[in-house]
Amino acid sequence: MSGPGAPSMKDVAARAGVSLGTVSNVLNHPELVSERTRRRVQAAIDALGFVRNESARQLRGGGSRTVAYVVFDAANPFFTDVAAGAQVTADAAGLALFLCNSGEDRERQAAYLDLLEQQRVEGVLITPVDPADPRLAALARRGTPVVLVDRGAGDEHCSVTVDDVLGGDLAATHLLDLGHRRIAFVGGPRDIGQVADRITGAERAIARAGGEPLTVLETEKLNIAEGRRAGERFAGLPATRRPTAAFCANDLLALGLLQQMVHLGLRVPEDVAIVGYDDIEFAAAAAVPLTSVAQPRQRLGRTAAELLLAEARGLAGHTHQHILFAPELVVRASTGLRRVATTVA
Amino acid sequence: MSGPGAPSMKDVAARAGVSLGTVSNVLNHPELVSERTRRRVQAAIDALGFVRNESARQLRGGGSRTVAYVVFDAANPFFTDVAAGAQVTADAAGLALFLCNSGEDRERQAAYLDLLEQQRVEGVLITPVDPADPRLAALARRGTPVVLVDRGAGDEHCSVTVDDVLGGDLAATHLLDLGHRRIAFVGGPRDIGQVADRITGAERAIARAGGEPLTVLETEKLNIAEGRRAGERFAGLPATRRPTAAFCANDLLALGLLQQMVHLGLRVPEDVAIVGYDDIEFAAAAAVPLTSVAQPRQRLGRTAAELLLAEARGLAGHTHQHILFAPELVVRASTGLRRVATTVA
DNA sequence: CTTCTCCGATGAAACGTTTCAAAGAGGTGG
DNA sequence: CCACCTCTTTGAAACGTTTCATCGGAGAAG
Repeated sequence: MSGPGAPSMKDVAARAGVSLGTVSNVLNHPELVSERTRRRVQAAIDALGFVRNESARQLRGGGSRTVAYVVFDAANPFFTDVAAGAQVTADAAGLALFLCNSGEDRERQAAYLDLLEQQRVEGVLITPVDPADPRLAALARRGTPVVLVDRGAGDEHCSVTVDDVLGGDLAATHLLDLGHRRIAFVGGPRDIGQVADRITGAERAIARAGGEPLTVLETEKLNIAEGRRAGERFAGLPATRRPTAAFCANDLLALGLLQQMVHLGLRVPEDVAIVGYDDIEFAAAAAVPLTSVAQPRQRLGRTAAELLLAEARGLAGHTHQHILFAPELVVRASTGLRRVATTVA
Repeated sequence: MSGPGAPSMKDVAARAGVSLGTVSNVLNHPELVSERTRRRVQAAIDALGFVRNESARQLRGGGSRTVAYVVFDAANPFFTDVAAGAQVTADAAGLALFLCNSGEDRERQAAYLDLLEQQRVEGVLITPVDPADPRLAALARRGTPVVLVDRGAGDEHCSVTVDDVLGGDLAATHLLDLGHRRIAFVGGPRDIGQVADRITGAERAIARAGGEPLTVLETEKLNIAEGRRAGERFAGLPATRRPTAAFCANDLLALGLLQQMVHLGLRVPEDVAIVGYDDIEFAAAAAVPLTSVAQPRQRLGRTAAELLLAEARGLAGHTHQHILFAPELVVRASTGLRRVATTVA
């Protein structure tokens, strides 16, 4: 019935012997309706299985009471944790949160954004494939609040990010402190902001400490399978040039890399130290518990949703904010103890 | 502008100097419109930043071109993998897929279902907290196609499931074959169907092989943290009664349990063998690679979405189908080699 | 008995689309 | 010059709500 023949308020009104307006009042302003009438109408609603048509309601002027979070990779627990944070805020505000998975695909992201705009959602949280996509700015300009999550922004929207350059620095500094001089970076594509920034941070630390230039093993995506592939390439490097440590753009890559190292008989951390990024829950449960750069995931989501609400409600007077959190290094077994300096070629 | 003052087709028509109907035709039946007019209208659309109002469109009669998957726990990679499968089918059909996370919370699930029905989505995929929830049957009866994923169903909807009793049997049989006689089950709450079925399967195997009755360590949720807690309880059991193996209701629990075992100095698989369920990607990357009962996750999602489409399109003539897949045991290090029979008390 | 108030219920307008019958324009053939 | 087509464009109706000005009736106050 929710299909073609779904009962409408008109049907309810007819059955209850009242006018359309009264049915509406029962639904939206029950205090204006007499007890007797309200019961009759309610009975009709139940009998017919009436379900309010949200399209009509929204058309007439109600908001959509809906928010969406467009993520980069729903299979990455980092994003579902961020989403859980956003959910808390949305719940409290009485908004429903829809998760949309762009899967690192620009087209799909574009399709989602178009649809969300057409549906007039209250706002969009997004960890974009490409934050410079003009579509995002256009969306915001036309009046849909957009908050970038985990990615910086221009003046077009608010953003909530974690300092990725600092994160890269922390990771590399840690490895350098342990005595590593030849370090690999695993991650890609390089034009993804997070990846670029983490490389920048790592290079900064290396420059400061005087290590060898970063060996970048670029990947096509940021998942476990790519980590395994990178592991093969890593192991294939001539022993004289092979780095003694790997800094991965996220924990999925690190876990894949780790798995492949074990598989190929390289010991972690003795032969290769590994640092991941995000500190997802699985990092601690890994074959060798993973040293990782932790981000305040839930907090990220919560804060982003708060900014979104502020913008959606602030209507006119609203200035975009950029909130920056600091990452923290969590040291575990995958980087082990200090290396003896002489083991470095 | 997408807010209050968003330009409508009327504005576009005025600016282009044509009628409303013509603008609509440009959008929906461009072949009916002369080249010259079409260009003028398109120019007006671009100039005004017009975005079609989906509510009005849908109200007038178009469908919503939207499908939702309500999951039990978005943080569990099992569900995001299922979702990825559903996404494939949805994409091919030109439908957008929204992910809704009920987080094992009945109220939130109910809120999502209400909203989705009001929005007149084309259909709902759901892994319900409680498949017997009358709300689900009501939803289907009122005309919104509902397909249960990973959970059985009455005659009210289609379903796509994996044989959980068989899965439990496979897991327990494996452990029994290895010589274990005292086996623990970790998982809960017990009124969740998957949990109950997996217990049933395990008990069936034990009865057949003549092991001791299953020791059930019931958990409140099915996540890593609960697995760790269960690990403490497990380790706290008097050595004489402590099981030599644990079968976990899912991989998250198994990973948490494993982590806690390692933490408390119990060796896996020597002191405790562990079997997980779902075979998520992280299972293979665990501290001790996890033996697990694999389910065809992507396939599950793809098939479910196909059934949903079939029902949504089949309109009248549609009979509900129940598709059952078989799980497969994947053996890894966490269960190790055959035990010497005499080590059992 | 009349006038005022107050409460509850009413009906029409409006939201932004899509569709469809009908009108207009321009050309062709008789 | 008229009748007839074809190709475009038009205008109105309809979708299901919410809102708001209005109306009727029942008491209360005068």
